Amino acid sequence: MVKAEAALKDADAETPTGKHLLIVEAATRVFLDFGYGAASMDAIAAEAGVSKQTVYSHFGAKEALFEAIIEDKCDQLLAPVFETFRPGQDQARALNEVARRFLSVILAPPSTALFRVIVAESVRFPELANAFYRAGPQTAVDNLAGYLKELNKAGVIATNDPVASARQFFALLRGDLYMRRLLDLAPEPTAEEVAAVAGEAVSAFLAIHAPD
Amino acid sequence: MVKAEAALKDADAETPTGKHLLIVEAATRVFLDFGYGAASMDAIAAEAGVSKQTVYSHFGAKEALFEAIIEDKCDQLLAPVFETFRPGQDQARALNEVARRFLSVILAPPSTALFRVIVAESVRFPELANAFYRAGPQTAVDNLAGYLKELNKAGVIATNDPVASARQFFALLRGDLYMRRLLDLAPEPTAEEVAAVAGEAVSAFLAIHAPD
DNA sequence: GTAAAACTAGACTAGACCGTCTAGTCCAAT
DNA sequence: ATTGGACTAGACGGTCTAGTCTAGTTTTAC
Repeated sequence: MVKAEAALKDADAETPTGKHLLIVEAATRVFLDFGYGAASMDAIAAEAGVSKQTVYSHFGAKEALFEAIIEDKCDQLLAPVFETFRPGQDQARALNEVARRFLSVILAPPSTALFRVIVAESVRFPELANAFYRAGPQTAVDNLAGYLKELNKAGVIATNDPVASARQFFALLRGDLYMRRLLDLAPEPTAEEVAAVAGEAVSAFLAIHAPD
Repeated sequence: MVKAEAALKDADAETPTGKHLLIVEAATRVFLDFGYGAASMDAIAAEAGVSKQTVYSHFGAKEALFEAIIEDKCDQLLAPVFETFRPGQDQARALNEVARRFLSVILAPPSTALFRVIVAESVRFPELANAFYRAGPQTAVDNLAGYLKELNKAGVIATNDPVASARQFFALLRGDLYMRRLLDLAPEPTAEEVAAVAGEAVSAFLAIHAPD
């Protein structure tokens, strides 16, 4: 029996004792809290409750650890925006649902922390910025554009460029509150505040793309 | 005769030989290029062609230098958006002019570099983030809101919350291109590209706020 | 039971950085 | 001429960091 031999040998998978996962979680916390430069490998090892050598056994260097953490977090954070998206009901309600879900994600502390770090290091780590853009904004736009195309065909909205319309939709959502969240000037909003911003953006979007 | 005695004694003014200005300019370049953490005082002194002690004579510490530089740059960069704004002509053209000017500023390398640094350090330097928000987004919104109020009165557009409308206007401008500029994934756009984005945003804004 | 692999704790190297200090130069004003 | 302030070049102390290494311990596989 081969057991979990392949998985154990895989450098990207957890070790039997789960140290790999511990390191990933600790590194995520430290990198997102302090940024790349101010995060020390000693702090990450201590946070993980693991010796520094173990960190270096799993990830060869600080840069590699950072890239692994960030790429991981991109996929993990942006995934729930469109999962279980069933545009079966009323179309205006569906758009509202997407808007609220998107806002809840991008205004939450993990997202703002991630975005701050990626923007700060986008020049030093171009592939990371690219990975974020693809996993985040681009995926969101692509998914919404597909839905908008259907709405257009159904005559609910009018657009001759669903991708541009989707980008506009998300731009409307990244308004003043988002800016203040990025600058750490506003606390995480309540569900009601999120709903209010989402509602305004959706009605503006529908006004722009009214048929006829 | 007192000559320029007062000016010379003023710690914030240039010294007779202009070293102060040299340091400010060098520090701006280094901080915006490398970020707060990665910018070294030795590098700034070398870039200014000045000894390190001179830097410390003019600005007591790295933090003080950073704060002085950033606050300076905020006012300096965001000022030209609304200067010589004469909404005398055709209203749609005036909005277009504001949009193009705003985009040209926020998409240019100095602005993206400044924004990256401020966002990255917003937790460590909250007053700086606040100063940026007031000098940038808030000033822009306030100015535009005043103009929108007039347009509303004149019946050109319809809005019952000029401030919210102004925020929406700028949100429409900070679209996909802005995101890609922040992430350093797109080069500085040409005047034509800027005009295209501005035009789309303005017509969307007018569609949202059409009278009747 | 044993051997290999993973892990720990911490010392260690090599170097970067902040901020201070020293020794000496230059120059304007008295 | 000399005094005082601004400046320079560079050494320096103390701290911090990435990454390596060693020696000993625990875990796992068979």
